[in-house]
Amino acid sequence: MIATSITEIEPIACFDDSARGRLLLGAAYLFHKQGYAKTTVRELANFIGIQSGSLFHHFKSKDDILANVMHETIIYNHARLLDAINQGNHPEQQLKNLIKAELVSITGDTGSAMAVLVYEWFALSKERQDELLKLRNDYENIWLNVIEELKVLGKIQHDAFIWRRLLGGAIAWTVTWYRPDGKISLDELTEIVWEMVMQ
Amino acid sequence: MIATSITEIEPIACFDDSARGRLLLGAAYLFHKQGYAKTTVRELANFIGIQSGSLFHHFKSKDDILANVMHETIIYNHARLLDAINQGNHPEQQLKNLIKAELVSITGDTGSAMAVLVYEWFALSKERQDELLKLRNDYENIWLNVIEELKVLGKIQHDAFIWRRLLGGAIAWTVTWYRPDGKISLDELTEIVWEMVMQ
Amino acid sequence: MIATSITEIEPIACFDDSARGRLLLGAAYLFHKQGYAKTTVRELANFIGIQSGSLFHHFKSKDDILANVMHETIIYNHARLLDAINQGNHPEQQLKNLIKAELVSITGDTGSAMAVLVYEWFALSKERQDELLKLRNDYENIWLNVIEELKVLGKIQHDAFIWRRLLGGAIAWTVTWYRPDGKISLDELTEIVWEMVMQ
Amino acid sequence: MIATSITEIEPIACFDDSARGRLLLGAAYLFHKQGYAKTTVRELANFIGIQSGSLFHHFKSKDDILANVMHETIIYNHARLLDAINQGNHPEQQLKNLIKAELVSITGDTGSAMAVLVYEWFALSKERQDELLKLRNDYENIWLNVIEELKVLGKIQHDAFIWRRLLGGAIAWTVTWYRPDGKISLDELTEIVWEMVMQ
DNA sequence: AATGAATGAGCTTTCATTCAT
DNA sequence: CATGAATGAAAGCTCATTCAT
Repeated sequence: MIATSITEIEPIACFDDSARGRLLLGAAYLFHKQGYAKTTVRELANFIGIQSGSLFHHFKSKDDILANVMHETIIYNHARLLDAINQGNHPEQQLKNLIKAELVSITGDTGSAMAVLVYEWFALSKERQDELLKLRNDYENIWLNVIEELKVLGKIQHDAFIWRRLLGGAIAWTVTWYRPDGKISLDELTEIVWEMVMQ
Repeated sequence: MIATSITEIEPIACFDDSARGRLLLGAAYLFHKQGYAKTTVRELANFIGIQSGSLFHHFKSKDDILANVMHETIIYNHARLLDAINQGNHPEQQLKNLIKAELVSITGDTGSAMAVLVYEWFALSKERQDELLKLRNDYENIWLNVIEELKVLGKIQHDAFIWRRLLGGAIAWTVTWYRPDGKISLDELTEIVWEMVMQ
Repeated sequence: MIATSITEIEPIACFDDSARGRLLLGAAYLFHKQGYAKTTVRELANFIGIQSGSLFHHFKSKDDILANVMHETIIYNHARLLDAINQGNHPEQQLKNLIKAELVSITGDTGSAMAVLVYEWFALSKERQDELLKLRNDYENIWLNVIEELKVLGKIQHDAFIWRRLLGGAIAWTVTWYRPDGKISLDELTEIVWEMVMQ
Repeated sequence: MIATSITEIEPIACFDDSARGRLLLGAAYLFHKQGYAKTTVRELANFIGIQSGSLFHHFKSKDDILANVMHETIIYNHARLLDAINQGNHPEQQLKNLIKAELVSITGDTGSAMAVLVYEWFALSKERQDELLKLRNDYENIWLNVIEELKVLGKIQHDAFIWRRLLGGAIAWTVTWYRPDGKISLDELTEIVWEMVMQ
């Protein structure tokens, strides 16, 4: 059920094939499957095929590993959002693209890393949270800009911030139930979400 | 910022004033504020004003405490849902009541316990997860029954299960951002959610 | 040669027979015989017949154990100095009593603890050093007061501080060579030291 | 306060400007300032501007570095003692010269290395201790010969060995309090020590 | 029930040392 | 000779749990 070696799992685009990248890939996988607290550094080291001491050549603490998984994930998906708005010039189309992009983040290859970002946020030290919060704001601003435009066009009635939070929650929550190999495709899901919030 | 004694925090309706109830109340508070893994049993004991060894007269393990917090919370909020559907006989009204009820669960007194239920799910042992899953199903079925009725009435187009998951995510996510003492009231929020998904 | 259990070593008056006292006794012995850095907490625990984790019920860190060995030692020998000056009212007699008392501290039962105080001073954290420095000053002032009186009487020509440091060094150094069961008795050694510095 | 690079510290005469010499110089400095146990080989390597792996081309272990610092120091100061007795032919003058020479060792450029020799003696492996003990005996014999001559002349009453130990302690202890840039000069200190023990 | 000292397995992290390049 | 990633044994410390009182 659960993989025992990094060779058995799918690569994630935001982590390259370096020692560091493999480490983050394995960390994202294990932190997702078992939780950060239940994953020991020995287990992680063993999973990626190195000795536990070697972890600390790449990262200075377990917390540092978690922070880096999250950091790379935000950076990568930030770029994905930018792509999304660039592939459409009408705000309505851009919103649909954003929905699709975020669903891909959560249910595609970066899914485990995104789940870690959501579920293990409080496992992170306060200092690291503050650092990442800045990046998260940049990410959210992409959404808010598009939503504001839709408000101006009269397509959305409510406060942009609240509207985004509700939509974001619906999307984030898919991590708990959506399976890419299940009954509905990602495009269908995108369509459903879209129709639900834009009528 | 963070309370240091149980006397400083608000009671939660689903935990009575017995030793056991105070223990669960303190656990819900600390597990929410600091996470289950970061909360030690010593800390919890100290928080409610007993010695760490005494905890184990009430619960047989730390895992058991977590499971009980979750169990009481589900039971209590299950009852709240039943109230909600009983206070309206049209499915549309019932849905609105359910939305309000679940928002109250999450942003009201049981908020910390609900957050624990969501965020610490994977900290729970597999056996306990399975037990609670049955209760969760009962809870979800209340929602699904109402949604199915709305589908029959043509008010909702999509699959009931998916529709509930998306709505549930939007509501659950409020734990991360909604403050009862903030700009909008719970009734306003209920209205926004309702309009968002029912057009 | 080296003891393997606390039952094999002599008690030290400044550590009582409580769990805490036995722990400090064992620590003084091992820190002296092997050095603080080379003594592991496991070894210390094993030496006094408890589990390694139990150490941390009595002291919050290894550094804390070292600091307490030193603290108790200073307190105890401070009292010994006070006794010494009270058992003589002429400064010359008092000085001889102080020399004897300090030699007893270093070569008697508290010898290992005194050696730790001298040799492991830099193993102690800066904060703990500062705390103990205050106690050390009180201790030194007992000496300086007597020496100042001797200066007034014309028995000593040089600066009291420097004079004490040189004498203190000669006495402290006995830890490296004097054996109570060797050729000369402690009274004889006291006499030699006395004659050397007072002519 | 504490130097971060070998370029910031004074050279020591017994260590030349080769890679090996710089390494010993840095080791003497860091072992003195922080203690042997608290100084990591990485830190030492970094201090002298090489990589940690490169240390082991010059010395086969950390213990080996410590032993060599001590060895060179003893050899060098042994030569200094020989100089001292050669610059005076009356034993009384020779003794004064020896006192001055040893004070120079401890408070002059070789001070840190001498402090390491005293304070880190027990950090050294038993085998290395035994090797160095022979050199230390040669060193001590220079002192003892002069003292024996003074005894024959009736200038000293007590056992030569004990007398030397007490004097040696007084001198060694200066490492803990004497500052060359303080109130009294080394010549004055020499005079005080001399007068204290020779009346 | 309550206590709190003791347990002991297991955690994260350190660091001297090795070795392929 | 120099590098620096990798090693792996061992360190200090944590903490849920037990149990005699």
